[in-house]
Amino acid sequence: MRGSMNTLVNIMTKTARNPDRRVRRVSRRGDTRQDLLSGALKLLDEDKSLDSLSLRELTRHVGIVPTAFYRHFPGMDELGLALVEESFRVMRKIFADVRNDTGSTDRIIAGVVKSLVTHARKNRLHFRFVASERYGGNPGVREAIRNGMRLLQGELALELARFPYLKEWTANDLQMLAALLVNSMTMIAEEILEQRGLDKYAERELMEVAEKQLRLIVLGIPHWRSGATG
Amino acid sequence: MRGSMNTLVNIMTKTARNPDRRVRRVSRRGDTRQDLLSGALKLLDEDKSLDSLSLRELTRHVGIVPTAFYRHFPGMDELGLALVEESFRVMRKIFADVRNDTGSTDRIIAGVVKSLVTHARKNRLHFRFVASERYGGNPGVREAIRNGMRLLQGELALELARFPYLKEWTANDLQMLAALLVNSMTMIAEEILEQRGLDKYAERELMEVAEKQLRLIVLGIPHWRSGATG
DNA sequence: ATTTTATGTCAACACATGTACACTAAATAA
DNA sequence: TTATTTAGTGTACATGTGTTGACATAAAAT
Repeated sequence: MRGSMNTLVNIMTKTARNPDRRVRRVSRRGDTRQDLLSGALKLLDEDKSLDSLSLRELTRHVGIVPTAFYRHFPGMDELGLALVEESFRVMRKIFADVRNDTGSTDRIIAGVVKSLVTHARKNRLHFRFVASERYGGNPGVREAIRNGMRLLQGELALELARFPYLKEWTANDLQMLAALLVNSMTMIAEEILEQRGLDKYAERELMEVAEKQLRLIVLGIPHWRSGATG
Repeated sequence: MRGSMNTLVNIMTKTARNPDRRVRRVSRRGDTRQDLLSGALKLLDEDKSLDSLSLRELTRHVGIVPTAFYRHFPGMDELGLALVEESFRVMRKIFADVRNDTGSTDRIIAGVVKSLVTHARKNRLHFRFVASERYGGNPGVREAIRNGMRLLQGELALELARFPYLKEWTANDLQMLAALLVNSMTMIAEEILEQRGLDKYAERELMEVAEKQLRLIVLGIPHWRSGATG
């Protein structure tokens, strides 16, 4: 019932409008949503936090008009949640390399740290976003990040269960270990990404400290429980 | 506009009697500067980050007119730095209890965790501020926090040097250990403070995980280096 | 070919923000 | 006492903000 009427209106307005002030619209084929996400990440990397990033600034940076934002997200909060999801989708790949790594404990640890650094540098913006919003302003985003971390931790716990020394550990203790490792690795990543200028020497030093820390933690594993009451 | 004689007398008496003495003046309506700092902490605890907290909102909350803010700080950035300083002045007291603690390793660890939780709860706002701004928006604040953490870490390293097993550790390794412990404790504190509703059971559980993690780290200490090359 | 949907534009709004300027009153120094 | 410094108030303004509503058009569906 509205078909013919719409047609009529369309034709009328089309013919009525003056064509000399035509605005050429660039075809965006649906990648604007991704542009918004990426643009936000980039802006957040500079010196802003999520709730100080304005909708207008973001759309300005992306190259669309403010109101067009609402075609893709109900508001900035939802953009934040989408960013969290995207970030963790990226981060879950960190442990993929670890799975296939074999050899001495030290080799594995070195591999983990290297993989961590590589992934962190490759997905710098996502890592930085999670780091800065983890305890930052937006409560919803905070909780989403907390959930994501719990997920990572659970996956690592599953991986850990395959190691000889950890075979007989309780699920609780495995989670505890995984949490400790995830936290440490998080700190390492944040530390490394904080350095804007990529001083290779300083980075190598940070990595060595990281390896030492992980090694120290692992050193305690064989003596867990048995020496815990000393 | 006044007579040059008065100015001359002023200068003469000042230079003659107390050129360097700082005069303390009591503000008219209480310590507004402190009110600004405390008010900012309180507002930041809710759901904001430093750079999304507006000068007007803060002054509104404190009960002064916006422009009066500039009587106390050149801008919000400087307020942020003052907050960092105040926060770390408070946090430095955490390890004070630890110093006097003696007994088994487990006792000490339990004491540390309890002290940490107690201090964190007591100075909730300061801890939350540091947590959320550590990797947050403002670069200056971020760097100030980084420095503060390094300071804490150094102090802990000094304390650690007194323990038997650590006597012969290198300074570097002690710093590494201190960093690992400070990071872990930071995570613990943030985890606990994140819980708004003070569920005593959940808190106890978090504390036990924390104790386990610290114990695991400590377990590795006697085997450091000796088992590191495996 | 025609209609629909997705995605963009423009104009307007009511309001918040940082800060400059001029002024005032209280506390302190002289 | 008087003068000066400190810390507050009120006005004003240019600029930035989120969001509504009406309209436009490219691409996809019919």
